[in-house]
Amino acid sequence: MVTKERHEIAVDTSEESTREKILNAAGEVFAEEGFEGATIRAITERAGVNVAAVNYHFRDKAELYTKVVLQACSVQAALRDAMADAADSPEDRLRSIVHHFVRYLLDPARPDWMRRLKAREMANPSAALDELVEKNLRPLRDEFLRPTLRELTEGRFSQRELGLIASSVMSQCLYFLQYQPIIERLNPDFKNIKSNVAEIADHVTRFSLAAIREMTRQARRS
Amino acid sequence: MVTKERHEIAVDTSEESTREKILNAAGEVFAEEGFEGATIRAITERAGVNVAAVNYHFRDKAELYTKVVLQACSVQAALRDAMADAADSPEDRLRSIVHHFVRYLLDPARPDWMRRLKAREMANPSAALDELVEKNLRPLRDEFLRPTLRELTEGRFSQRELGLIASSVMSQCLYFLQYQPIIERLNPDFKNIKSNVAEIADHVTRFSLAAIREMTRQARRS
DNA sequence: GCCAATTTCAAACAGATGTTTTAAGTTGTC
DNA sequence: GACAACTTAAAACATCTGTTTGAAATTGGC
Repeated sequence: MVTKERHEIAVDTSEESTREKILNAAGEVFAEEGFEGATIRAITERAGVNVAAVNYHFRDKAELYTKVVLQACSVQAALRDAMADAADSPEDRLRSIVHHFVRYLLDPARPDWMRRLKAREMANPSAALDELVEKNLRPLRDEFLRPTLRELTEGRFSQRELGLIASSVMSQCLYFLQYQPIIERLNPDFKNIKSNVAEIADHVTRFSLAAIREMTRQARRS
Repeated sequence: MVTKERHEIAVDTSEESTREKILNAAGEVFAEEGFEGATIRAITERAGVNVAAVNYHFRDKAELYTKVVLQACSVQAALRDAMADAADSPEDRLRSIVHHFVRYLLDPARPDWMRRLKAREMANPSAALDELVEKNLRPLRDEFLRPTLRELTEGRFSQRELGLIASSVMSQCLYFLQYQPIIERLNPDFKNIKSNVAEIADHVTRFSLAAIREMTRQARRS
């Protein structure tokens, strides 16, 4: 029975509302400590608000977590916009998809806790993962990736094989998001991944296009 | 000052020791709840032992966690053995690396909590990740993957480019380990990934070899 | 059977946890 | 300024946390 957004125009101009301070602080703490490990007091202290504020603005800790995860993953609009300027040739379209996907995943403007929260969700899926898959990954694959791949391979592969090829492309993009800590340990010269976004996207495109071209050539021969 | 393995031969025959019961139960609970979320009582109850047993057999909760993570990841010997039967041609060697790596990652005999624990570690690295990288991933890449790739590409790529290619190969293998929950949601026909290990390994090999062949061909031309 | 060492157990400890309560402060409206 | 609605604040709540204690049970060697 609490109306939450009455004077949002007046507040949003200069300073964060208590609710937003909590959401941002909670994102960081949840990403660092996980749901169980994060304490209400750690969150409210980082946000600079009272302990009781969480239970006032959100029903309880669980509702706060859900709200945080949704905020971290509800960016599928950006992907859709990015696909608008897709080129004519399927090669250029694949290049565009990969570039936008990688750039979106590694966008330095996105707080790092979003990446870590996503990684946590994937390791131990909660109900929030379903929404992530259905609203982000499935549209990306079915509406953009799969049609482009079908065109590139001249329809020579089954649905199942096409799914595997799509997985190969997506895996390379996600790798640099998910395995950032490992990559930095393995490649000292990739210390700051985010400054190599273009190079990474270029390589993924090149590697994938090469694989598809050669596989299609082989399929044509047989 | 506690001697832990005095009569291990006598015990290991039929029943688990308390220590092993704790280690196994802790693996599951840590994977499900994370370090902070897992409670000693949840672990000891699942193991069917007393609460104090953890502090008796391990110094504290943190030491138990480290031991569990190491147990889950200390299988680099298996990889080394697998590489022994590597073939002559670099193509067959890459195929062997990929197959063994994928089979090892998706081995149905490995309890699922090991995968989830690894995923957690990668999302939020602790000190245990350093050991995982140095003892498992780096040897795999430097001793097997990189030399094979160098041979396959006829030495036409820089160290940095070779690193990117190695990343592309490893990313595909790790994808099926890490993103299992997503893949199952995205591909209903891959409901049980573990029964498709051979198919997955075949595809990764085929895709990667095709990419490398085509990229090398292009590099030769320019 | 006896002894010492090792292992298990129930109970208790101090501190931290999520949440609630109750009162004080703030804001907009008349 | 007065009133009501909304928001913050400090303190207290019961419960759960990791860990310790001290005694009971078990074990192996003689």
